[in-house]
Formats: sequence, C-alpha cells, structure tokens
Amino acid sequence: MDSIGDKPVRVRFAPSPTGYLHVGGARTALYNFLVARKAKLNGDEKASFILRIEDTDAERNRPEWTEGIISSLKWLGIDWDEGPYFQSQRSDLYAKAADFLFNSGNAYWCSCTREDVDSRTKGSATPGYDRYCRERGVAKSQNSVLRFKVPLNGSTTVNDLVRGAVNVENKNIEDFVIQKSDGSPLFVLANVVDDIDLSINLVIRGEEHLPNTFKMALIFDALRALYSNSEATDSPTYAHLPLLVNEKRQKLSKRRDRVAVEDFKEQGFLPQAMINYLALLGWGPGDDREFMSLDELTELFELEKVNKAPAFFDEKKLRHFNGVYIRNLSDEVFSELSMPFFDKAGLRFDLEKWKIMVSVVKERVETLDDVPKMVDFLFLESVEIDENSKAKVLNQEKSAEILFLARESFGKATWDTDVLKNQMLAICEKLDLKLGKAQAPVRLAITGRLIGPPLFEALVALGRDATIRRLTSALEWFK
RNA sequence: GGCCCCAUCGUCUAGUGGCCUAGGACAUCACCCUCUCAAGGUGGAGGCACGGGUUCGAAUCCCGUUGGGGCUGCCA
Repeated sequence: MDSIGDKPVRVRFAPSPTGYLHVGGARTALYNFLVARKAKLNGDEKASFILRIEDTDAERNRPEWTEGIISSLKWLGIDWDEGPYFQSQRSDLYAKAADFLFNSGNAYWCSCTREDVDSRTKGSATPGYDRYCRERGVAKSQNSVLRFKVPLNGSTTVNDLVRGAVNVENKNIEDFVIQKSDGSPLFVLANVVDDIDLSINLVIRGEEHLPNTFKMALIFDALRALYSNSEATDSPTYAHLPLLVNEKRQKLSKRRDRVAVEDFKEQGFLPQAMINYLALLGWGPGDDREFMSLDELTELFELEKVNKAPAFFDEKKLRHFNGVYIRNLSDEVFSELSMPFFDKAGLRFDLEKWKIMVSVVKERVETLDDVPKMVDFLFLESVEIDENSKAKVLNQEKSAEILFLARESFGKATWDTDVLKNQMLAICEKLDLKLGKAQAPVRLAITGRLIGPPLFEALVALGRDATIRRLTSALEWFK
C-alpha cells in the first residue's frame, strides 16, 4: 500500500493502557509502522504513523501502563511520527459527536439496567439489547446511557484489505451504547471520532475488532454531516490482522499467557530478533527468506499478503531466532549487552575472566539470560557439584588418575589454552583415553557440571590457583 | 445460542488452476564434525480437515459438512 488514493497514508496504533504491551499488540504496531515507513520510502513523504492512547475508561487506566507501552515500543525500535494523543484529553470531541448523533436522531437515551434487559430477553432468540427505549423518548439523566439507533433494515459492508468484503445484516446489530451515564464515550465512538479527526485512512488492528467495525461504519455514516467540511469524508480502509494465539489456539491474553514484551527484554531477547520473528507471524515475503532487518522488512512488507488464519506464538522458534541474532553480534556488543544480566545474576563479576569467554559463550546461548548461567563457575569461590554428574565420574574408570595427573601437569604448565590442551592430550595417551572421555572429570571438578563452554578457555579464565584448588578438592571424592 | 472470521507437516509459512511426487524454517530423529555442550553439514519421518461439484486438469474456484476462533460489557 503506497498511499490511500492520492492522500498521504495515515495509520495509527491505539493501545489501551490497561496492561503492558503484549506481543500481539507489538505485531500490530509493527505492521502499522512498516506500512507508514514503506509509504515514505515510496515517495509519500507525509505518510504518518500515529500513536494514540485510548484511555477513556478511567476505572482501568493507569499512567504507568502508558509508560510501559511506550518504553516497550521504543525498545523494539518502533517509532511514531505523531502523538501520543490521549483520548482522556479529547473529551470535548466525543461529547460533541454524541450530541450531534442524538440531535440528528441517530441516538437515543436509555435508562435500562443490565438486569432489566436480561430479564426481558431471557429465552429470546435474539439476545442483547432489545431496543426497549428506542422510541420511548427517555430524557438524559444520571442513569441513562446513549445508544446508537441502528437501522432496522439493510446491511452494512466493510471492505477489508486482508479479508475482502464482509457483510452483516443491520438487524443483527444491537443498539449499542456510545456514551456512558457519566458522559464518557465508549470505545466505538471515541475510536471513530478520533480516526476522523486525525484523518486516519487505514486502520490496521487485530481481528477481534472486526465485529466492532460494522458499528463504526454506522457511526461514521451518521457523523458524516457533522464533519462535512473536513477532508475525512471517506471511511478508512480496514485491515484486520489474524489473531496471535496460545498453544490452545485461543487469543493471547495478558492474564493467561506470559507474553509481555518487557518480559522478553528481561529474559535477554534482542529487539531485532523479536521484530523479525513477529513480522513472520501472519506474513511472509513470498520466498524462503526468514532473516530480515527492519529495512528489508520495510521494503518487502505488503498488507495484502497478510494471512487470514491465526498464528501460534512459538517461543521455541523465537529462541532460535534470538540465538542467530546473538551469534551475529560482534564480541564487543555481545559482551556489553550481557552486562545487565551479570548484574542481575548477582555474581562477583570479573571483566578479565569474562573477556576470555566472550566469543565461545556467544556461540552457545539463545538468550542473554543464559550467559551468566554458562560461566557462573568463574565467579564463585567454590562450585556446587552436580550429584548425578559426580556419580557418573565416580563410576568411570581412571577418573582419579586423570584428576591427579591433571593437577600435576597444570601446576607447572604455561597458562594457555593450547598448552593446557596438549597437557591433557599427554594424559590421554598415558592412560589410553580419548580426550572426550578424559576431560569429563576435570570439567566436573572445575565447573560443577558435565556440560559447559570449552574446557581449556574456561581453565585459562579461571586461573591456575583456583584450578589447582578445585582439582585438589575433587580428589577428595576418592578417599 | 446468535452474528462474524478462519482451515497446507506438531508449529510458522511458500503455493493465487498445470512448474506440486506440495518447497523452506522451528521442533523432532539418525549420522558426520567435535574436548562436553552448542554451532555447522548430510539425511529421515511428518501436511493440503472431510464430502460434493466446476474443469481436460484443483492445495489453489464454488457449495456443504466438520473443526477451531473472535464478538456478543455503561472494557478496549
């Protein structure tokens, strides 16, 4: 989508600050961002990506959630051109629209309580509001809500870039509430008013909003006269994105699923990997490419190629992507990015030791959170020996000899990976063992585990004194 | 229940009537490489939900069935 007709593309991401930014929201934001960016790339210089905070529900909104959403977007590298606009600061607009809808006969006051409606419609074939107050001429009061007067006949069609034309009979749309009894607008009203006011011409959002879209189209038509002097007389184009679902194929939920973007940051995922993976959930470039930078995504992304079916957010694949992105980092950057994770692990960190390990660790982790776990033994006074591994080593023949000979030769060897390896090779020859077998007891003594980073780099980083000490204490196992 | 959406390997996808004996990636299995573990390499298993049409020809178009999901709030 290069442009909407001849007008500059104006898209928006409109989160509600009732929780952190989750991956589904992040993907929606990303697609909006890519569309605007691509439009600019193709010469639509005024294309704009707008951030709008939908905080009309005073009960649930918290400023700290807004902060969280904004910082998550920034972390991901998703930047907006305009805003953030806050709906809570634009009440006049919605009140004016609500008044207009009432005065033009498109809305009416309703004093029914939830219980009233439920008792009347119990057992009815058409649940939902029964239009009870539609012609009663109820006056505005502290207990009344404003409802939209949905046409009884005809049908409403929404043109969707992803799904094509979607149609619903108006009689199946209930007379929905557009303004609460406290005077604040509901989502459908505020959303339409702002889209008009901000001249949004392309709405990209999650599929859960598809049913709302019919109501919005109705509101839009009814409001046309109010805004007849403005440019926004054409309804925006819509693109409803397939939902992101959990393993049970249900919509990702903030309460049920652990999907906060900030959590992924905490766990040591890289924003570039997140972006790349998220972009692929519901879209593909058409060939077999999977790894793409933001610039490449911008160039290749096409809303029209977005899938219709829901996509499972697979953390396994995300981890794989993250590992690839980590391995592509320079040692310097990787080392730098690891620092906060060492802090978090609370180890007695030593930069000189770490420097020796950087490149070999980089090849072996999938998240930055894995980093301290892999080299913790370097920063501990003594290591905790894994019991299962110890049992294996004790069962293995010649373990004691290996440890004894290693301590002897390491005591006087030049402290260098190649030298140490050759020393071990000599021991192997003497005991008629393969290095793979012989290194195990030493590794356990030094790191406490049987798996870990390459042994000789680890020894060099640990230092001679600590190495000898750990070998000596391992020798105690055999007494 | 009603309205709406959706349906290619376990997962994400390529595929837009013949190039499909359905391609790639993650996960999985085997082997190779190897100081353990990774990474890398090679190979394997694994899919067009089902039933009808349309057509010389369908994963691709149409209808139905089944299955899944979303919405159904004075939330967004």
